[in-house]
Amino acid sequence: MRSPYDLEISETCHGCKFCAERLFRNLPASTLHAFDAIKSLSLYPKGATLFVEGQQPRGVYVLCAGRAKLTASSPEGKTVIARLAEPGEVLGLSATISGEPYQLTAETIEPCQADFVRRDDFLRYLREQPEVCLRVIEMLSEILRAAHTQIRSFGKTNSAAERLAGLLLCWGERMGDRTQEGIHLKLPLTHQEIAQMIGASRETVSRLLGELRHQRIISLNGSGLLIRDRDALSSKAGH
Amino acid sequence: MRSPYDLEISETCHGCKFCAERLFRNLPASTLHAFDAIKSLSLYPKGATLFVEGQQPRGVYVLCAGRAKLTASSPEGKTVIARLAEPGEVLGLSATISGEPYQLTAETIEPCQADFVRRDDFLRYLREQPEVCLRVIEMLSEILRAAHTQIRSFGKTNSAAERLAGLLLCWGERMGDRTQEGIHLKLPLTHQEIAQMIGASRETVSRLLGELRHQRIISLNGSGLLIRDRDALSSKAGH
DNA sequence: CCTTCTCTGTGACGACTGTCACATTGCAAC
DNA sequence: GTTGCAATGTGACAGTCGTCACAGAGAAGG
Repeated sequence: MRSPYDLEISETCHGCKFCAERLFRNLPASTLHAFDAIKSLSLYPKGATLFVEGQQPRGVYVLCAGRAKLTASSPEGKTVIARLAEPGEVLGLSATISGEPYQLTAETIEPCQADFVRRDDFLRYLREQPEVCLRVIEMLSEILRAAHTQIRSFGKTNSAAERLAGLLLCWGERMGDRTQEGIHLKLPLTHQEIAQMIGASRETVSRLLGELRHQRIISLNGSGLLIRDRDALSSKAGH
Repeated sequence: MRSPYDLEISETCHGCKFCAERLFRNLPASTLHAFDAIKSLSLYPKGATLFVEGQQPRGVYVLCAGRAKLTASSPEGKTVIARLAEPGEVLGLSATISGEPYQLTAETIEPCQADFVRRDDFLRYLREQPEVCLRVIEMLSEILRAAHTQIRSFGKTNSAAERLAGLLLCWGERMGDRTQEGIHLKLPLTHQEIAQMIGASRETVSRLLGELRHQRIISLNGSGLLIRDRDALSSKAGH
């Protein structure tokens, strides 16, 4: 298999297309240069922890490549996955801005490349670059919308089956390949982790996936998933 | 009873202490004047709808007085309350910024006074007032943190009893009066609505409140609630 | 190939809680 | 007061889903 560090490395975010599309969309080169001056680039293997819930905020991580999961745990060890972060996202934003402790834990689920920016540097950067503020506002809005979507789906009276169907559809949109057979995608998480995303137990996820397979709505082989009947899945999701 | 319009009216947000503390904290008078030029003040009775989920975003509402609930409904009529908004909050922010439809419905639960700002005016205002951008970023962060708290509490495996206890504690903090008997507060929502906040049925909320009363952890008369044993409530909430 | 660990599939069982049904209370308008 | 409607209290019952227990399946490293 690929080494954990087997990634293309781009030394500046000039060459990082995801950052260019999000944090720096339509911004002048000077803004990027100012960013280069305060960021430090790091590589992380799969399973690395960027920051932990409850820590004082050191700063933000701009995810350039790879994906991470953002989780919250209760004292008794119950864990919820708030969302998956994709390349281009800024992690630790709300803690860094408010100065409150990180509220979530960020852990890579793939080999990742991320820029770290210290809190005081980042706050100064925002004050000096009003244009970036607008981008940050847009990104926060987007994250907030995703959070609301999740809250809505939890609005009980929604069954675990509905939430799972909704999640698979969402993944199909975000990272699926459409073919004539259906939508192919690779499950980025284990059943255990999927359970933590939809507020269910691992066993329930296994059973629900098995059920969808028997109904020929999906096929599974290993972590490969094929959505054969998008409409059926959609109706299960209650949309 | 009070008339729905029985509110003190301040014609500008110079005199609105909540806005002054949040959106305009530490900002020069010129910034406030620019805001006055684009806002329009309105009064709303209890039960008024500011905007509805799915509508194209017209702009933001800055809540000056009174509280509102923000809800999301599924096609089948199941409703979730995402949060309660207090004076000083800006409603409709994420939709106005992203240009996507309002994701939530805002409905007053008390007589309210709110400033409306049209979308294009608001976006221009943000571009011209970098300081306000920082305030908006802070407010979005705060809302996002609240959303994450809610997502965490839904991380199933949490029972309805835990979520209710957590909600009552939260309300005790935010709007309770501490006395020697305990923490007094007025329930801002009906059982039905509380149920929609914690993802449970109305009957479950009634039963759980009854149970807490029998255990002498709380007392109820009408919509008045007294938290007699904060610690017991806290342990029920799993904190 | 063998070992070990994690991940996945499945059965049994019980608790929580949603739903339905109805009684009761409270409040507001007339 | 009284009429009407919304909000609340409570019982019965069924379904979902969490938990426990264990078996098989894969993957990684020797």
